[in-house]
Amino acid sequence: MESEEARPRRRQARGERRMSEILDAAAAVFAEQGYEKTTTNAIAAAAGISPGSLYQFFRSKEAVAQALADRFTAQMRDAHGEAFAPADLAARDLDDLIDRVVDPLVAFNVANPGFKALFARPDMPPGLATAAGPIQSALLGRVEAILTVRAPRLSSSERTRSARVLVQIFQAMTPVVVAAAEEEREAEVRELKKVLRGYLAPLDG
Amino acid sequence: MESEEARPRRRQARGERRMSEILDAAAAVFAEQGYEKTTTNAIAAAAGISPGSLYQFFRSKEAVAQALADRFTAQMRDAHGEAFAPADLAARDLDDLIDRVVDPLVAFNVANPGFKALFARPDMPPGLATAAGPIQSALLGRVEAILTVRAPRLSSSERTRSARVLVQIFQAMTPVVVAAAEEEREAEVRELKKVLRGYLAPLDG
DNA sequence: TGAGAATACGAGCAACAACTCGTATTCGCA
DNA sequence: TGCGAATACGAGTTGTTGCTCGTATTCTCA
Repeated sequence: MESEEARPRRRQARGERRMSEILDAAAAVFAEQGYEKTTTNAIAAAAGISPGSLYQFFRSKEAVAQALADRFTAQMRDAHGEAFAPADLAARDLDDLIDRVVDPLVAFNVANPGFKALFARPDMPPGLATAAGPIQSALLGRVEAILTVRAPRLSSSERTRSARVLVQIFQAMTPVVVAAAEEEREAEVRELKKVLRGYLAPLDG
Repeated sequence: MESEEARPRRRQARGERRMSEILDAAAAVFAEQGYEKTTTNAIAAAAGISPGSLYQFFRSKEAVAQALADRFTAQMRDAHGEAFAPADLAARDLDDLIDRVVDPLVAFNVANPGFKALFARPDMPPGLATAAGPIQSALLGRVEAILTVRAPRLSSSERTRSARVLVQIFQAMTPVVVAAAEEEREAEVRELKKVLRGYLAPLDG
């Protein structure tokens, strides 16, 4: 069989820039329309180029989404790093812990509204779920690690399940936070934290 | 302008049955493929009829979805009735209250896996969100009513927000419950209840 | 029982989306 | 400065989808 990334074709700086512009445009259109409804022509138009030019850089619509997913994944990894960076995280006060984990993740989602549009929607090719897999696992792993310290009485499977629930809560409420008007956002974040706290408190200590 | 439901055309019993069969098929296909990806021909095939016959009963793909939404709405109304029926709901023990509200709603969603596929997906025509609107408002209203009794100290706007959060939690976790294997489902429901309880407890009393 | 309405069919139409291709322009570099 | 590669174009090809239409069959009821 052939390699997937057979010959990544030599590119000029101009081309790299174009690719980035196309991904910017794609993020915006995907965010607004969803994956299925966005046309490659619409992405090209938003990027200010012709349909043919888009295919100079990406083999297919899915390839565009894939590249965008990769880019988001990298940024998300940074956001996770920041969120889980403090070494003494697990030893902190519960409210403080939640603040320090949630705030950077919320900030990332607010800054990248296209992210959820790509990953949280059920209407995309399975390949993209695959792309989101590693980052999702990493997030779960980090939460589990914290639970291992904060809730030592949980069995391994309970811990896994609880981590999943926590991540699920976060992901369910994030769209509302992102969509909220500037002046409402803080209140929404407070609710999100209340929910996490309410679930975590009984497990804690 | 013409009326939307101009002449609802006289139907034979056979026709009524066909319509119902088409909706059954549509529910199955929508549930599996999502709204955008399901083709009207696929619905017709699943119903064992020709594409033309489908259009004898429904003017468009959206009309099929609309009719299906109406049918779900009616069933959902019943489920809500059951969930919120006991007159002394608001006066019960918190765990008991949660059980009595959550269990029937979960049962409904498990019995109708197509429901979420239609309403919880972001890829459908705005008309359907409209169809879901009344039932959603009713649910929010019921939850608010309970909060009025259980958490009298909340301001009106806080109450509204809290109700929204509760409904949101439920809707976010329901897909996991529905998708879970039979033997895992109870555990998932327990987690759902834990989350609700954790959020409600501080508001209570 | 027979006429008209309802139901059923399925090939095919119009619209649209992903993608191609021949050609023209711009860039990197010797 | 000039040549090959990269970039850019956009009309057109191919395939699919929602939906139509002419026609055939079945049902209802006087």
